[in-house]
Amino acid sequence: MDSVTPVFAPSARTRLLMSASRLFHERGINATGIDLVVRDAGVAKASLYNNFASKEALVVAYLEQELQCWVENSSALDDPRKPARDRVAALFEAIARAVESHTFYGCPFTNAVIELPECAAGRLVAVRYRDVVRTHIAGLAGKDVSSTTVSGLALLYDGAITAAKVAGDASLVREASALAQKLVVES
Amino acid sequence: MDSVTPVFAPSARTRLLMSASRLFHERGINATGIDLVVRDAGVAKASLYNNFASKEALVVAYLEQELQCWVENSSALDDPRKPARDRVAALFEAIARAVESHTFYGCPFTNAVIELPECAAGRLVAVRYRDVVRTHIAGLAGKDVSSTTVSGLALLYDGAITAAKVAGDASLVREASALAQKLVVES
DNA sequence: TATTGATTATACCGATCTGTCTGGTAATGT
DNA sequence: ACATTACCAGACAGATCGGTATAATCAATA
Repeated sequence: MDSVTPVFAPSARTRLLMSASRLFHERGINATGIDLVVRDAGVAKASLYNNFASKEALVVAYLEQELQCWVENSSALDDPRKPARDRVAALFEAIARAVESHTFYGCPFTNAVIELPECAAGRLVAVRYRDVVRTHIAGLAGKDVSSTTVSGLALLYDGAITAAKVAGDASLVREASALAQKLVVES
Repeated sequence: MDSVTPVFAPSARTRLLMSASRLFHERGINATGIDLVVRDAGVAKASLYNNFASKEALVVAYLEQELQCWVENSSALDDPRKPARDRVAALFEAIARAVESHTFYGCPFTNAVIELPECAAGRLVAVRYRDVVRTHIAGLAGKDVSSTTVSGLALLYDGAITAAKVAGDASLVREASALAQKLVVES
């Protein structure tokens, strides 16, 4: 048969994860019911529970994927040939642009920690995320910067995300960027 | 009659707000049902809806009260006779101590924005809160500091809160404090 | 061809949520 | 003495939630 084999035929699991990631991130985890995810993915409810033990398991998979995406995106927008100052600035500029295009929904991990109960498994992913961010920032800033400077950059990064989420303020994000750049240069 | 008139007989509304504030803050808004608030306050369900039009109205009242408490507490732990550096440090130290005593549950306003849908009325209170914080910080830092420095302090404050909430890390809060102090001194 | 496993659609279950309603009690004020 | 008001206790309604069960369909494979 010469019927075209679909080049892109994601499995039910993949489609579920794609829908869940978008919906959980944009609308929040608790505000996104299972039925909505299933409908959005164009998948049967049973397929969800064939691939994930529970909604919580889906949430954890979502967070794992977000962590992987953060690493990939952050690496993609990084140019190691540039000076540390520019590399740090690019990290903040990504937030500012997302705010301006109304596609910024906050940090998935911070949001999850706030939304989920204390015992939730997603917390562990959030803690890992913070470690990954710190390591990445340390890499951007160069190996001659102090631990205190890295902390300062990470704190400004968190602060910029909060300002972007709550106030939708891109200019404050850029102020954070400027301060971060100054921190790196003066270190 | 010489029966003792109760010195402290808070009304149903007051008891409701007290319970709601504690429960919403510690457990989150969505995770705290009406029934729990009512039971905790020792109040009838009808009394809740006699005093508040809906749960959302109770949430707004809760946020209004938290805003007032923030102003009072921040003023109480501020000593205007001290140098700006110490006054700023006290603001951060309050977070660090709350983390260490396991009584830190994050910023009620940031948490509310993350938990509630976009159209929620509580968002307006959160925006007002951010303005109040900025004004307060500007007052601590003194009138000769630049707007950029105030932004930096506010960003570090937000970052410290996120670090405290997600990672439960008091030492990172104190690093934020040290950086904030440096920002003020060098301004 | 027959079978197996994955997927679909949908009905259903129990729990929980917000909000309303009823009915009774105690205090207050005219 | 009576009306009003505030309050309590709990049942109830309607919706939504996470999760399960049933039954039909499709695809690949033995």
